[in-house]
Amino acid sequence: MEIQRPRGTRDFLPGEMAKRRYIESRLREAAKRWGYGEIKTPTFEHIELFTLKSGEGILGEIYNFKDKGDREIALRPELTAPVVRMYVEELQRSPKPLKFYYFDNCFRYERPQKGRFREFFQFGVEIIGSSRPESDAEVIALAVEMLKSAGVRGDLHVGHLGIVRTLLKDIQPEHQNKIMRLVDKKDDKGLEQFLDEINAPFEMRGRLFRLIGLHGVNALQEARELTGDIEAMSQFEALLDLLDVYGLEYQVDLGIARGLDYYTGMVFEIYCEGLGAQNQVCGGGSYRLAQLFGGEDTPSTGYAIGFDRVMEICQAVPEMEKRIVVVSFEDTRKEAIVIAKKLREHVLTYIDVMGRKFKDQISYANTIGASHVVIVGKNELDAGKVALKDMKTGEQELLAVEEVAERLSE
RNA sequence: GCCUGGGUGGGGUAGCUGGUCAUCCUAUGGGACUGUGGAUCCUACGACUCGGGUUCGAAUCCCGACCCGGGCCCCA
Repeated sequence: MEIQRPRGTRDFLPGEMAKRRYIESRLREAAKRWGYGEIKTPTFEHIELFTLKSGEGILGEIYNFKDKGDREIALRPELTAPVVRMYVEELQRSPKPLKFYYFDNCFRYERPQKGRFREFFQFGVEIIGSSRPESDAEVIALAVEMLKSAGVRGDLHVGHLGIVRTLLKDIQPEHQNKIMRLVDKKDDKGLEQFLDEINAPFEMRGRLFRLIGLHGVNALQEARELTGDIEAMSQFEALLDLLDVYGLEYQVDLGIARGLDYYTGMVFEIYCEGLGAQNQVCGGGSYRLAQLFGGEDTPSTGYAIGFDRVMEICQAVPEMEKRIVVVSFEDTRKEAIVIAKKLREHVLTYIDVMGRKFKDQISYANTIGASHVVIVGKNELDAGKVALKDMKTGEQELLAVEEVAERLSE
């Protein structure tokens, strides 16, 4: 084997593709029914789009190159930034809210492991123009719905960055970010150490630790006691209230930080078993990126589903399409081609292209799991008919081509 | 970038305490079978991931690279 596919990439064979397309269509259907329109952005963008959003630090994980015009180009490592760029570039004046979905490949230069590849696929949704809990709730509900339609069950964790941020408001922004990162990692020791380092007020530290440790039915109430009457808390309460209306099961988790600095309010993640260390199949939240890309400040909410991870664990299986094989003899090959062409208007039809003998053609039909075989022989043609053989029962009857077509398109 | 386990025909394997044509199963192509399918038989095809080193001799031992699995970092 001389040339292999690059590391972290995959080939998808017909069997696998059938399954992927099936799951993809389930996700698409869900997004469409909820009123989201499909969009597509370029495979590559100016690299600033991603460094602006995520910092220079991500350069190490980006596939980038200089094009012949000396422009720094990056293969998209994710799709939220391109969508917002698209919005700022051509949709700022359109009626709100804007609801988009997308399904595309992304590229990251990372060490591959279970559920992680260098070329991977994200199915995402963004709603632009609303900062209300209604849109946050809708987005979360849609995420759950999509996974459900793909046959995946997961644990939904919901948090709100505004709450922890409010608690940290007297701390310098850089320190805040560092703290959020440690919180997200659930690295309590590291967090304590860092708070020591920056001499964080003792009283605040206690509240922070209690806040991020909250869970269970009383979490919300205790959170309110810890934070007092703040805007973020009210928003969060309204959101959870709506999630109940949607009938969702969730866990309050104020320790979610999503690793990034641009999320502003609600954040959520969905975890699944059976994926090893990469157990997050979906993540998202509300954010404000439009301004960063030169547009007006616009609230948005969205998420991305790790499509490859869904494929890894999903239960849904497409049913195999019915297929038939037209078999013929040396002296009826041409007639058979014409008949196959007609039958293809109604059913998935194969015809021999290997110059095989009659018997081997039937054997092949058996190998590929054909439900029927249409026999085109001299005897049949003389009668103006063909023979339709049921591969399950072995029975066979003489029919006109039209009758066969009718029978098989059921 | 780091740690860890592993790479033998298309798939699955034996050999791996160095030494006959590298084993077996399966898949695939052709044939036995000139108008009827999962069987059988024959035949063809096809592998030691790559590069160095040790040795008279390496699939086997050593080193490196590449790739795969799992984990760490990261996870937009």
